[in-house]
Amino acid sequence: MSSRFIAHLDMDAFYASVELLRYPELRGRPLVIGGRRRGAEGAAIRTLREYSGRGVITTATYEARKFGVNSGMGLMKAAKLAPDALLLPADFDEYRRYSRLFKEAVRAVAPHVEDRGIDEIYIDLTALVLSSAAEGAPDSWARARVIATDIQRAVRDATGLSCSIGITPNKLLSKIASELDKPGGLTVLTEGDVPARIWPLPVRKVNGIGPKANARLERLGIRTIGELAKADRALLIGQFGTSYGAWMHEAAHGRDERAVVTHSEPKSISRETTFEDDLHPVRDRERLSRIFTELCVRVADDLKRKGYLGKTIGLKLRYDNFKTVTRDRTLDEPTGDAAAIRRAAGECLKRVALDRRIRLLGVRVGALSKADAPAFSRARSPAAPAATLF
DNA sequence: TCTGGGGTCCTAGGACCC
DNA sequence: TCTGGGGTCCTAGGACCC
Repeated sequence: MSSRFIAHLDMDAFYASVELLRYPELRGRPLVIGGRRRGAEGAAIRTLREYSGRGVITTATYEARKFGVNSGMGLMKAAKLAPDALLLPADFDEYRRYSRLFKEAVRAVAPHVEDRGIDEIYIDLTALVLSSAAEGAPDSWARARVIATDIQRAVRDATGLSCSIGITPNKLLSKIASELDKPGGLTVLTEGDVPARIWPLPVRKVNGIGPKANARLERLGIRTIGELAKADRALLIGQFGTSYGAWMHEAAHGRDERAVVTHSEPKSISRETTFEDDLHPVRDRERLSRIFTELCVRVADDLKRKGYLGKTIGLKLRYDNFKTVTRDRTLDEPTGDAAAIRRAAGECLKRVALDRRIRLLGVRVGALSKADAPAFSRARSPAAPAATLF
């Protein structure tokens, strides 16, 4: 494959930065987003010290990160590290609004965009770079840099927010590169930069190597991406399996052929909730039942709003010891009906042990099909009408 | 003081069919 | 009486990501 110009764009401390547009007076102070919205006093800005209850940090500003807090950390633990950091509950509707704004702004400059969630995207700049090179740009990597600067300006003009961009020949390297100079950075790497810029980094920086694989690699004496690249391929395959082991080795060498995918259909839609206090399956039966039904109604609303039906109904349950179990059941016909979802999920519930307190309850609908798809294309039911042209 | 909510992908065994 | 291989669907769990 001829060389590509792939960008990864990552919004800087996205949720917190959106909040700072609303509360500019908080700029420069350590700020953390997370936890539940409170009732009447919801608007009051509190410090971490005042918080009690379950919840994790979704975003911390760079000022807050200096105290050692970061996304994913429990709020009670974060409060020990940074008791005076300010805490705001997440406002996802607002973040989604800004997400649409920044993505529109990027697409106006470079249309080949892959969505990777609310605050990041991949962009294939190859066509843009090559067409401008024909106009006489001397160095295509320099031209890619110019386009990225245009994108950063467009995002700032549309939202007031900053982002970091990495540009390399593939998604894997760009994802790493965008992180190298945050916030507001622009990092361009070619294959030749891999030994100097990528190999010294910890393996955990590779998208796809998580905490489990990291710990196992560490036990093998492999800490950096360079050590992973030098590791015996057969050893990695023996340890991690043919597929994952071989992939790891390729990744460590900076090799990745995945395309930038501009459109994809959802595979499942779900709703789940963690209770403020663990609930007892018998004593809190009525409350659990009410929450259960509510989750089904919300999933049904989501399906309807997005225009999907689903055939596989799933239940998720997390016990007080954090052990999680799932059950699912595939129906004969896809449904979007809350009562039908509730019935199927209720059957799933009969197949799990209810012998300890419950921390989380969730409902999922998978095997999705478009709600407006003609019945005969998804149902093999003999009742489905035959297609007639006239 | 433990650990949110929304997803995707992979693996692996068993059923069932040809 | 013992022995096939391939393909697809279903289910459960787990790793990982944002």
